[in-house]
Amino acid sequence: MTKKISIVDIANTLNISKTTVSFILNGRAQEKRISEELVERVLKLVKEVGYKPNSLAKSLRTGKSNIIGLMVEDISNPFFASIARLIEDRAYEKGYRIIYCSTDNDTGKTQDLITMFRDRHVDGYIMAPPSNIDDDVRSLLKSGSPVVLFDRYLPEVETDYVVVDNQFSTYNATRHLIEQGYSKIAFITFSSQQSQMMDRVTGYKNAMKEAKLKTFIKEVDFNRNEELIIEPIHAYLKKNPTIDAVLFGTDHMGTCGLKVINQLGLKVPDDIAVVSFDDYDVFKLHSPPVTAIAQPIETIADNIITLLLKKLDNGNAQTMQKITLSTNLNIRNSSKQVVKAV
Amino acid sequence: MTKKISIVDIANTLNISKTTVSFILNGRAQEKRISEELVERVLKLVKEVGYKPNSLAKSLRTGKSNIIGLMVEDISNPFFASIARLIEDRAYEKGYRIIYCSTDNDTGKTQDLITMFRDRHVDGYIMAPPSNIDDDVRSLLKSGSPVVLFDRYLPEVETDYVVVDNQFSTYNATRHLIEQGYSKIAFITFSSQQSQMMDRVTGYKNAMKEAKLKTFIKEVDFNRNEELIIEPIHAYLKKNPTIDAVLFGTDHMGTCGLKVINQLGLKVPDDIAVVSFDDYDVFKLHSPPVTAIAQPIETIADNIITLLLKKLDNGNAQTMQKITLSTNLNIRNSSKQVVKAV
DNA sequence: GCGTTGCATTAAATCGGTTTAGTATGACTA
DNA sequence: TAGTCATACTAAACCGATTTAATGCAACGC
Repeated sequence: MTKKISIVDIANTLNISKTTVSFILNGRAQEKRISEELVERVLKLVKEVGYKPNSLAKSLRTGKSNIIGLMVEDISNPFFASIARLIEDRAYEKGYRIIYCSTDNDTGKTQDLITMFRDRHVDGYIMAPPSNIDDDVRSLLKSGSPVVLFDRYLPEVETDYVVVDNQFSTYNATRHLIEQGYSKIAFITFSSQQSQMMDRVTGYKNAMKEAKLKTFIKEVDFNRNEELIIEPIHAYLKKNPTIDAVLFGTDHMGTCGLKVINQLGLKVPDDIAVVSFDDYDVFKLHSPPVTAIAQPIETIADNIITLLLKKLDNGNAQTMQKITLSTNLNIRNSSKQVVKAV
Repeated sequence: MTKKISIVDIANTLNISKTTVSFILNGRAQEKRISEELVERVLKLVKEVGYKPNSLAKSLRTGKSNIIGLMVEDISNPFFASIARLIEDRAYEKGYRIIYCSTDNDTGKTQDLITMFRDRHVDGYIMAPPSNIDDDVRSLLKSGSPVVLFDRYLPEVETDYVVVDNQFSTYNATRHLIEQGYSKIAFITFSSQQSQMMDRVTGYKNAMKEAKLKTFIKEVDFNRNEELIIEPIHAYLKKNPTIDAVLFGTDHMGTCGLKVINQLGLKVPDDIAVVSFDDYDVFKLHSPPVTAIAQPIETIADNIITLLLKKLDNGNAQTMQKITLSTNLNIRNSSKQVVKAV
């Protein structure tokens, strides 16, 4: 219960003013021509008593908090969790801390969160934005806070973002399935007006159109309760038994999809071929392993934080950067043609 | 770039003192007998101009930040990510925000993090503690901050915690394997002096001893680089080809273990039976599905946050609560006996 | 008419820093 | 000997809230 040491205590002990202590601690000793001897005495005492400036007081005065607000769709999703982890590491090195929140893709909740971040004076924002959040993001930018979007972007808002080439990714994956000889290829995804989802649908549609194939698109509403995702997929696949391949729109969708396929007793890829967006352990370890579109997670995280740190350094000055990275189609089972050759 | 409204602006507009505004906004109007008429006028203006108190200033004065520090081993691990998510939700409802960090089980890093949380005046701590952090936790408690540990605890520190019955869980899982007819059962886990790992080893050992079987224990050093986990497991299994069953100490270990088993071309469970601590999609979707020890994630998260919120309300008064929850062995393939009957 | 009490409100201190605008001292110039 | 300048440091304002200790005023009892 010992009271915390403040800058005044340091100043009093040495019979100097707290201004001096502050200057020294902020590396302005030279500039303010404070004698080396005094600098040393102060630093020695500070170390001795383990004095740490109160960062709240500091933030209040300077307006800087050294905190970055991170808003993802759902931190328990492996894609977002991995990105969050990598961002955390890089930010930590630079003295920034992360406050994170899951938006659930809910615009209202996200607005709340922005308000809360705002009045906590976070220095910058990293966000996988839900739809209809344009005005709020614009208002952040207008008030001088850097914002970096990722995973999806807001076409109407001029800001930095890091995304992947969703359209080409699904186009490519669909092409792959077509080349394997599948023709009744379904695309199952979350219903969403967000850029990444629209692009993924478009890629799929384009490939199918090009091959003159009929499209099978099933959109499922997002829900925290997995049962409510599994059920409509189940119904859809049951109602369309001719479907011989499925492209899933996200890792979560893919995972749920595999559960359905198991339930239905279908064999991958003989009964039904599967490709999923996002690549993680579930797909790698599935037997047979599932082909997946791998996002370059490290590169994404790296670009996000580099972009944001640059803005934070430069006082948010320079121009916007819109970064689009390419994905990798990890082909895992050559299926049909190869007919269990291995 | 409009300057933010402060409490003084509100006070000036209405020609009253900021004290009055503060009282009203903090629900102390009645107590301070401020006329209803004035209360209404203030609230009306506040709403009109969208005034939000600056929470930094508030925290500086009150010493309360409404922030909870959450320290997990690695936020990208599904177990911790799920817990974090559930805690976040509950805390959010109650007006608390979460700052999280991954400790990597590194004592030094954790000490850094504690220092940083401390000088940001977080109101409470939730932590999956690394080893040798006893003194730091004690010092937090001494300075009046509530701390709730989870996943593991510090036997030497008197504090609240929420854990599962690790020893019984692995005992039970090992018994299960023995009853299935396996006898060369290995336990592969991370090398660690922490309570949860020690207990898991003990549970395994007890079951083996009871059955008069020889133990096979492999401890692997934790590393962020998955390759460095996979490699030793690979070497171990290759060197001990008689092993017919493996119990993995954590989900991460289990995932890496399955990768090795795939690499070696072994079939589960005919060549080698697998049980893992922690249950998640990878194990459920593996074919054949893998038996796993499921921790009651919701209940754990719920208990943690309930415990902490109670302490935060009561000024950290009452006694310690040590909660031990039981796990569930999700048996997924009856293996040997049933001989692919399905 | 004077002291007491209740009411409605507020001035000023405080939290712990940073920053602005000085000040005191001695050396050097003219 | 007064004026300028560099040096080494500091008093006080400030960030935006909360909280303590008062204050002015009206009504009331005696």
